[in-house]
Amino acid sequence: MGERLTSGGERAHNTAMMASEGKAPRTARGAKTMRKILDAALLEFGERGFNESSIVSITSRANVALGTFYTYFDSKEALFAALVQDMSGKVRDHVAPVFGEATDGLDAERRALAAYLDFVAHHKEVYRIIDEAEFVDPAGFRDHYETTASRIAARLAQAEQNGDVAKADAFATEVRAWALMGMNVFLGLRFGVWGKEDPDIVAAAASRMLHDGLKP
Amino acid sequence: MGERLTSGGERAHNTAMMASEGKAPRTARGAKTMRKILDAALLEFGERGFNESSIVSITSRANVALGTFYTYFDSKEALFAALVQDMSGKVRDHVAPVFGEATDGLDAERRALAAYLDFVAHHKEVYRIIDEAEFVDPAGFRDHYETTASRIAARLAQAEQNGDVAKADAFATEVRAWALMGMNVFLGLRFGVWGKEDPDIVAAAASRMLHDGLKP
DNA sequence: ATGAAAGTTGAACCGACTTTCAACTTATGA
DNA sequence: TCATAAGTTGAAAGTCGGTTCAACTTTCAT
Repeated sequence: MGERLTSGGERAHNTAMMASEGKAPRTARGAKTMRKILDAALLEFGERGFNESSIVSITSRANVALGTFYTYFDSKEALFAALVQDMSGKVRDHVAPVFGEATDGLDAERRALAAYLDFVAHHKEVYRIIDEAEFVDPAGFRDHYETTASRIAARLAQAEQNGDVAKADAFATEVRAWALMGMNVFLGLRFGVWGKEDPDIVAAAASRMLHDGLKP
Repeated sequence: MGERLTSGGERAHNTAMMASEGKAPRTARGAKTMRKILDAALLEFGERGFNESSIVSITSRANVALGTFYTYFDSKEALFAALVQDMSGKVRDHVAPVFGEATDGLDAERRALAAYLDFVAHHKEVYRIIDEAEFVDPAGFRDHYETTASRIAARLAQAEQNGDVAKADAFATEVRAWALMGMNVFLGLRFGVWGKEDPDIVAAAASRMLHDGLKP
């Protein structure tokens, strides 16, 4: 048999290693095959959406037999769910580095938005899959946004401590976080997925509004 | 035959009167049947989502025969598209009245958000259908949001004229409009669909942020 | 009254897709 | 070397739901 990949006991969100309960690949060969399926699925779901996508087409793109699919995933839905976790991580990983370069709390959010806009412009499939998760994998969808909102709220709370942003109670901070996130997502749709404006310009405009407010 | 309903020449978005090309009901009896199907579809799609919904189930809820469906709609997708237009109008109609009561441009947006939060809390199906349109009826989805964004942008531009909000060029105004809209939608998801917080409290917190900005 | 347009019915057709499975291949630990 | 676990294969089963259609009913203008 192939070499052991893990010593067992991996976390539920150990992405590509735990697609469906008890179906984790046990050799490097299996892991590679599973990765091929995941990659093909990203393309297929991104292009056609969940409904129009078929397992036949996905396995065909991945150059594996139809039956192989069920070695790693319980169902089409389980595959999608695995992909959602995977993509949620990809977005996070693409945005995370900017926080190191930020001069203050608000600058951090501006950079995060710019990075996000850049990411969705180059990965419309990812945007689409996360959005479609609302219907195909509601738990994964909710998890993604609640986690993201928590991170934003934590950053805002820290920035409040630092005196970078105006003080607010926990509730107002949560409202701010969801407002920021929604703003980012919709600017991503309009100026990343549909349009192709310079991320920095858009982020600058949004950031200015956020910094100074709308009052004259 | 039944009495004539229209003199012809209605617009494409004359909702329930023009579901699929050449399938408009020609009598009051037909209009009623079509309405029953639309109402049943709202429930069905809202509960189960597009994929899990079936025409059999929809016509069954509506108490009409399966075949009747095809008298008014070309397909399941066409039904969904008709519903999207219908719902887009419902949201607009529910929010519109608040603008009369607003004291200024920013107050108008605060009231609009509160009204929207209240609406989605009581009509989760509508929220869900518009979201799912991204995949089932992309054109309708885009139309809904571009129209909504244009309305917001127009209000902002007017408020700028009135000196209620800070001046901005056309591009920044569009960014602001999409940012506002995204904020509203996500606050609707978090505090209307998932949670049940008082719309006025949430809208007040968001409005404060929007008015004064985040700077200390 | 009557005929023709409008509307209604539901069984049956049809194609498509997910999922299963038993045979086969590959890789490796002992 | 060879026994064994892991992985792969693809034909076929089984299911399901959208769509069609020809017969039937209702309504109303004349």
